[in-house]
Amino acid sequence: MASIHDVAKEAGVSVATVSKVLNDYPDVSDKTRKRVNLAIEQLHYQPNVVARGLVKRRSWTVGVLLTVPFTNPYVAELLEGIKTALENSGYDLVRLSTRFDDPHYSFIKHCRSRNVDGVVVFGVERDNRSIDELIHSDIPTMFVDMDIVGKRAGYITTDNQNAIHKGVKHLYELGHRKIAYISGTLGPSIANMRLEGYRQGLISCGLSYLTNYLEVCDYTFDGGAAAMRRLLALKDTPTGIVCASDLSAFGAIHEIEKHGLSVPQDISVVGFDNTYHAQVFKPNLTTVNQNIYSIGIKSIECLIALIENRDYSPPVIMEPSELIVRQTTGKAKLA
Amino acid sequence: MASIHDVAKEAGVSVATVSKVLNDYPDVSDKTRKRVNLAIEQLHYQPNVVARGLVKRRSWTVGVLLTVPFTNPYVAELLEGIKTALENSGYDLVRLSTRFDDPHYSFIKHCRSRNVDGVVVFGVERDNRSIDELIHSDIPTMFVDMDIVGKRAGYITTDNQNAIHKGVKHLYELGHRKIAYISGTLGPSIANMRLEGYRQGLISCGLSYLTNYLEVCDYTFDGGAAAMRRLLALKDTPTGIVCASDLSAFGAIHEIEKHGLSVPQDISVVGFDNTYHAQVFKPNLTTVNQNIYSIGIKSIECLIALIENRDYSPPVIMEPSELIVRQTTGKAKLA
DNA sequence: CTGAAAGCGCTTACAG
DNA sequence: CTGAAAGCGCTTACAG
Repeated sequence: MASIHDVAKEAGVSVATVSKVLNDYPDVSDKTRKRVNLAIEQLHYQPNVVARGLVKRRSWTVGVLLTVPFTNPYVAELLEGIKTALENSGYDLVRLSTRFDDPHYSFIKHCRSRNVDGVVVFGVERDNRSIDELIHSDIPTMFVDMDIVGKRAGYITTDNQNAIHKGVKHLYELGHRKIAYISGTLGPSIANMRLEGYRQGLISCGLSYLTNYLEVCDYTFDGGAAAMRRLLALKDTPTGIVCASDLSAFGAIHEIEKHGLSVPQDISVVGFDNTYHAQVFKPNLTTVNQNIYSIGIKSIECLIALIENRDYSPPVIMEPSELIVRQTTGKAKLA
Repeated sequence: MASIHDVAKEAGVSVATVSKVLNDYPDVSDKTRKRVNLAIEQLHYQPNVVARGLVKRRSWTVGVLLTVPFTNPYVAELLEGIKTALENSGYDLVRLSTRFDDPHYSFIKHCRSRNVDGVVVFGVERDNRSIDELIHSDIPTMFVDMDIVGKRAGYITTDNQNAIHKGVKHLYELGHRKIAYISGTLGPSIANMRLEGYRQGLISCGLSYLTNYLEVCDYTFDGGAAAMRRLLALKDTPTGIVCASDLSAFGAIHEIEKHGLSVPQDISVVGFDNTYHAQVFKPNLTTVNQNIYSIGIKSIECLIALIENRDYSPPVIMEPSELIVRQTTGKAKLA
């Protein structure tokens, strides 16, 4: 690879001058600028971003902290948004190889060692030790789906409460009065916000909150199926089910069909996420669309703003959601 | 962040000496080694890998070239393997932000600019211009699922032909004699190798190859459904279907059920990939397991071998596959 | 408008 | 065993 010295020699100028044309400094004569550009062309010169980063204390690199698997459809879709937002930004994405089993490992130090300019975090347990380090550091950070702020850290998440609320209301408008909720594991604020959406949804529809209509599972297909099994065992079976994920909704549907009932003729089901399964697998799922892709995009836009502007205050963004009606919800049967 | 100078001053030695203990040089007295390590502890010093990389012309970074979406389940699983293999290797993964719409963009230059030590490529069109650049460059490269070799480039793929062969044989052993194949788009060598597996499978079972039992689709759910629709319209409907992807198999199953038939009572279906849908969605899919995760792991192991050993000749690896029998295949009905 | 010099945080012959 | 010096490929005051 040609270096800046080679270009300087070829163009008959100093490296300082080459650097100036590289960085669009105005105080270079047109003539030398042309000569330098010619030399760059001829030598196929490409500046070494690592060397540049060393002096500018920048790397034009965004680190990602995630511990859940890439196979998680939510994660995959988020990454897709992140990738797209990065495409023309001049930044590359680096997935730091974390070693949390090693007690000496420090994510922050890893970031510093790599001169990472900012970090986007998602799919990480709330109690991961890196999170506190990040909050108190001066490394620009965007959390996704965790309501955490710090000196230079903001977050972005779906408006979870409203989202579930919409699902409940949709079922109510179809005539359903017995509406159950299959929640994800309670604890993380996301899950609690969604549960609150279920409660508020019932209240605003004038329905009462029955504890045996609340089931909890781990967001999986099998978890959704098991939860549905318990709901079907109730004397007073619900006719409308709101789920906290698409996967658990598919599990619930499978269980319903296994019991000889059909969706949506007997029971309506609403999912959550609108991952690509929702439109790919059959029946196509009525679900609340989290704008995951768009969340991915915005997380990067915010992160870059934080990186490039010291005075940018850490953003907190609630992304709206919308209900997408497909094939799994229908009018309630008349009792 | 403390630099190597700070450590040197704290320990009362030269930076050269600090560097030596950092790199485990033997010619350092125990006493100074201890002093230096103490200073490192106290200052929470972490060497700057970027600076080190500048002089060693290394980055301890592996670049990834992929253009298909992260939401592709094959891609997600591969990345999971890659991530795992990288975890304790000392390398981080960087997803280069490619700009192929820009005619001046060069992936190779991008790699050089970032001092990337090696590249793993998958999910890229065969005619992507970077591929040829890569083959002729001295950048260690591993291609996944593309049979391409170069000066310092090898590849790893599933033994596709044998894999499909196994699916055909499985159906034959269950008594099926009318076995159709729903292929993926022909052209890429992967698809052709699989088709050849179908042909050979038929031959070794003493069955003849009927062109109307060959359908082609784009690996998707809808594509599989459409292909199945055409097969069901035949006078002599096949009783066993081998598909080139799990998704198209699910599409086929959906179509079969839509026609009032059931799987596997009326028609048996074999998928390909064993992505996590296969065990999550119902009916659980009989499918050929591509060891995608393991391919991901090995691709990185080979890549690191190529990086760290100039004389390592580019590996070509055919990963074995195995048939996983679940719920979608059964004995052929007696005619 | 141009370039010599110092410096970013490291490593590595080399001399002592 | 230890350290001064040069250098990796850049950028940036600063002097001219």
